[in-house]
Formats: sequence, structure tokens, C-alpha cells
Amino acid sequence: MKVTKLKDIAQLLGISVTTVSKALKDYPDISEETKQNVRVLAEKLNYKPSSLAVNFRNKETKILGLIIPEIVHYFFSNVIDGIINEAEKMGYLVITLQSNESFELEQKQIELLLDQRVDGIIISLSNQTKTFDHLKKVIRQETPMVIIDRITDEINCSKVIIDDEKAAYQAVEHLIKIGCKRIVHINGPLIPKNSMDRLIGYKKALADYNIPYDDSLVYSCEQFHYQDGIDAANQALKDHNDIDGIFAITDLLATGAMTALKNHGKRIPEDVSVIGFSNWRLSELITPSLSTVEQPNFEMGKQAVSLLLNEIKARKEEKMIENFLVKLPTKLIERASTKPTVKANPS
Amino acid sequence: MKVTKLKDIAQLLGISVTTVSKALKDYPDISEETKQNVRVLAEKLNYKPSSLAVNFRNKETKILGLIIPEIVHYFFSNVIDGIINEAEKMGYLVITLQSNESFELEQKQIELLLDQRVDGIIISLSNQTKTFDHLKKVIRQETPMVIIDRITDEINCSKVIIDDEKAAYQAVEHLIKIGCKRIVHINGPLIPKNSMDRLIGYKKALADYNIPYDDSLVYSCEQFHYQDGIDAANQALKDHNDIDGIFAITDLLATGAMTALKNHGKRIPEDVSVIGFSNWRLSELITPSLSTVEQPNFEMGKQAVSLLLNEIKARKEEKMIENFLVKLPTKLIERASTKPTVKANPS
DNA sequence: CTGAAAGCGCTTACAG
DNA sequence: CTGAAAGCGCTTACAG
Repeated sequence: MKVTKLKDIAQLLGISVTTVSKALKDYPDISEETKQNVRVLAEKLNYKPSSLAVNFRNKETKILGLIIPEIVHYFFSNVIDGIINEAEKMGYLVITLQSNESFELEQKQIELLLDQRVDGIIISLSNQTKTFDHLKKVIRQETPMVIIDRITDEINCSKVIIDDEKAAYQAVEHLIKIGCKRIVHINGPLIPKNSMDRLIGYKKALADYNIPYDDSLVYSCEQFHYQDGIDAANQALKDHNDIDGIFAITDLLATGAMTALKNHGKRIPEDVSVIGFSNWRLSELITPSLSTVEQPNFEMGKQAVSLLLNEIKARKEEKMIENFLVKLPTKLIERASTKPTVKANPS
Repeated sequence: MKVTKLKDIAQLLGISVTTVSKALKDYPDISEETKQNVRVLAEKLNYKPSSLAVNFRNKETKILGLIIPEIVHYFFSNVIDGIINEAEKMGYLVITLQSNESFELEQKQIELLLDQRVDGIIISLSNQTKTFDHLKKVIRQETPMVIIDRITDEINCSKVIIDDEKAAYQAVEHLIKIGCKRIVHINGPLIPKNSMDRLIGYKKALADYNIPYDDSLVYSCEQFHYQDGIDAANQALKDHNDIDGIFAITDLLATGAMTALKNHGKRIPEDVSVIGFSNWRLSELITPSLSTVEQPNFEMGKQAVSLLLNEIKARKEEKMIENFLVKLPTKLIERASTKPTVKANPS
């Protein structure tokens, strides 16, 4: 089937391409009659402006680029969800790429997106990203960009994150309130800011409740795998005989920790309460169900798009570009792994 | 920073745009010296052809469209992964959309992708899709398309699926071989072909091992939620007192069924063996770990892209378009929920 | 109210 | 070996 173009309509109607174009865009200087004729014929021929031509003309693609470390993660796939949805609502489509936590891929993908001339970029940094020339290039080329979740202070642009410090604080406070006094913290590499902020929240909660901070209770995993959680908890049980709570930086680490606790004959939550972070799907399916911190992942995607489109608009209108740092609140989810009733009785 | 274009290079070198263009594309009729000059300057000015202009000229976008029911599902996010990776390798980027299992959204998204003039479309149908005019339109417009996983016979194009029948057969055969004789089958709505094919595999395995088919052992869930699995298993336990195996069409349903079994005091696998389908992340983390069928989701995405690009190429060369149906093999994963050793002893 | 013309940045058939 | 010209499909400032 041949695709209809303006010229086809113009020829059939015996008028100029200019007039057809204007009629379809409802210019005020075209007669109602002509507009009618054009509209009817365009409808009949199923005319759709060629986005190829329109984009070229307008120097915009109506496409956003998105780089995510790993799509398969529950957290990120929800963020993507939020981004695609919101973008679609605003008339943009999204090209999604995943860096696979590789710095090199991330660099390459930035290039791909710039080459493709996307109207804006949303990125969450890979774990390995420690230099930022590729992002500086984006800024230099004046392509609007928003960084989410895995951010850096080195780049000046809008960012959306969750309030990691406060979230961790709440999780630890929850453990303290149900009676925990020797709380292990299992975290990951401190490079992406998230881990660091959660550690700060952990410390602050302890301080506020007059529990001395003991750095031998903090275990840092190289990675975030199930096995790492098992290993960390095993080590903790070997090092200490009085732990009564575990706050892990990820639900998967917490799940591993629970497995280790069970293998050591510890009851959850009677002997040790456990709380994770992220509210993965599995967290309510394991036994006991895992308390955790829910992140507003969908909302994060939505906010990122909205910031990005604002910047795109501002640039078009040659207005001042303002950078924002949006911190989204989290929600504590109490489940069986930290039941207070049980904890209240003994001692 | 101003973006460099051919004209800039031409002016600086005092030659024509044509020559610059040809030099960069290594046309044989340009002198080595000119080529050198052009290349050096292009490099220096960081020249990148405007994809907007190139696409317009070539009438191709080097972008593929992808419509998936739900990104957040482990299965689909791996498929997406495979698609994006393979596409990137072949020089294509992917616009991902999700239909949210909504027929209306799916229709709208097809329109969006056609309007965007993507070079090809990969789609997995929503559960609600029962008419196919939107897909026929894609065919009519001669936009290459590949349907994956959730397919339909109504549309003539290449398709990639897993071999559902064989996979189900293997799962049920596994249960039979470890001694199960009264095997419950928990499935879903039979509309997408997958459920139907798995039911056929279930029946065939029973037949091959001389176990009579009893349709009161087949339970159909409206949806695929955790709770549906619980409900189905509860009902099965109420209806029958002799069941010794459960084959669920999804790991999540199987997980629900396991919860129901536990609540009824049944031991897994001693009293009832359970096997799921899909190999979700959670399946190896629950207790007991769940046997299941692993689908080649990444491979599926890869194959889909490869079929699609072949068709795109064939069309460009005005060759005959051939449609393929690729059936990918699955893999049985034996875990604790179907341990044979235990089963072998009693009776 | 209508239309001829220029232009977006590139590619390529053609002439010299 | 080089370059002028046409064209991809649209938009819009300008002339009439």
C-alpha cells in the first residue's frame, strides 16, 4: 500500500502543497471550505504526516533515550514502566538501553543516543561508572538529561532519587522499636551514593535511640547476590552471639541472611528480626514474609520524564534552565520477619 | 556547542559538500589526499552525520518497535533484554511500549509505532486481544513484523514461541517418573494458545504412560496471581484426597499451590510433588525450591530480532518474503519440590 | 485567501 | 577526480 503524502492530496484537489499543509494544521488564513475538503480527503486516504520529514524539519525526534543498568531487576523494570507511560502520555516514545552495569557499554550507549539525536536522556549510572566525560559531553551538546537513582555530584543536571537516608532510618527505627539492640547492617559497595546514605540513616537511627554504633556489626558485600547475603549473615553469626536484628540493603541480601539464620537454628523474628530494602516481588512470598522499605519506582520514572520534558520545553523557549534534585519518600512495609508482638514478650 | 555538518567541513576545506560526503563514505572516485583532509577535519570537528537527515533521506529509522504486555514480568524483561541486545549489535535501537494487557492500548501503540515509521515491529499480544485489524494494518503497510510468545494464527508473519506442548509434556513426564499418578493441572484462560498447548502436553504425557485423563483434576484460574494458585490447590484438596502431584502453568501459581499444601499439612515433595513453569527468580528461593521449566527468554528475543532484520533486508532487496515459525526448546529444572529419592521409597 | 520559494542535512545520478 | 543539481516530505516567511 502506498503511503499518502501532502502532494497526493494537493494534486487530487488541484491546490498547492502549502495550502494542504496549512489546512491540516488549521491555519486561520485558509477558507473553511478548503479546510473541509482537505480534511475529508486526508481522512479518506488515511494521511499521516511522515514523522521522518517532520522530525527532520523540526529538528526534534519526539524520542527520549533511557539507559538503565539492568532491565530484569524488579526495581528498574518498574521505573521503566513509569517512564514509558508518562512519556507516551506526553507524546514521546522511549528508546531503552541497558548498560549491564558496564561503564564501556554505558559510554557507547550515550553515543548511540546522541547520534540518534534523541530529544532528551534519562540515565541511571552503572556501578562501574567512576568518570563522567560521556555525561559531560551530553551537557556540552545541550541535550537535556535527567539522572535517576544512581546519581553523581559531578554532573550538573536534574536528578531524581529516593530519600535513602530517611528510608534506612525508618527501617532501623522500626527494628529498634520492636526491641532490637544489636542490629547488623548488611550493605554493598559504598561507591554509588545509595549505600552510603543508607549507612548514614542506620547510624543516625542508632544515635537517636542511644544505641552505640559498633562498626563490627556492618558487613559490606562485594555484590548483591543471594549468596552474598548468606555469607554476610554467617560471618555475623560467627563474630557475634548477641545479634537480634538485621537490616540489609536489599531484599535479596535479606533473603540470603534469612536462609543463613534458619540454618543456624535462629527463629525469625523471635530470635532475630530481619528487614530488607526495595520490596521485591519475592519478599511477600518467602517464609516468613519479609519486612522491607517500598520505593516509589513508578513515581520515580514519572518524575524523571516530567523534569526532562520541562527542560526540553524551556530550551525551546530559550528560557533559563533550572536544575532540580527531587527526593522521593519511601514507605515502611511491616511483615512477619519483624513482628513486634513476639518481640515484646521476652526479656 | 554547535553541531558540525557537511557544509562546515566543505567551507573550511574550500571543496563541495558532495565531495565531503563521498570522501567520508570512501567513494572510490575521490583522491586519497582529499579523503585524508576530510577525515582529519571531520574527526577534529567531531562530525557525526545527522541521523535526522540520513533517516529522512534513506526512508528508514534504524529503530524497531516493541510491544510487550508487561515489562515487569521476569519472563518478558528477559525477552526485552535479548531483543535490545541483539538489535543494538545489528545497529538498531528499540522503542519499547507496554500494552498492560489492554487491547485498546495495544491498538494505540501500533499506531504510534507506525506513525513513528519504525523499520519493524515485534509484538507479544495482550491477553485481551481477540481481533486483529490493527495487525492486519501493519501487514498492509508492509512494515515487517514478528510476533512472539503470545501469537495468533490469524496473522501471517514470522513468529517465535517456545514449544509449550513439549515443555508441559516433559514436566508431567518428570512427575510420572518419580511416581506421581494423580496429577493436578492448574492452568489459566485457554485463549492465548499457550495454555491450550500445555494442556495438550499434559494429556499426552498421561496417555503415553497409561494414566487415565481425569478432567476433574484440571483447574482453570481466571488470572495468574499467587492467590489463584492457593485457591486452586485448596479446591483440588477438597475435591480429591489422593492427589500426589501438581503441574502449574506458572511458577507463581505453583508457589500459591505450595502454600495451600503446607496449610493442609501436606509435605512437599513427600506427599505431593509440585512443578511450575517459567523459572522465575523466586523459584529457587522459596522452600522447598521449586522444580520448573526454563524458557529460553533471552534467546527468544534474539531470534525475533534476527527474523525481523532478515525480513527488513529482504524487502529492501525486493526479495520474496518468507514467514517462519520458530519453536524454541525448553529445559526441565529439577529442584526440591520434586525430589525423586523420597518418592521412590514408599508404597 | 492562496501559492511559489527556500530550506532542514544529507545522498547520488549525472555532467564535466 | 570534482561539483552542481535534484530530491527526500514537510513547514513557514513572504508576496500577491
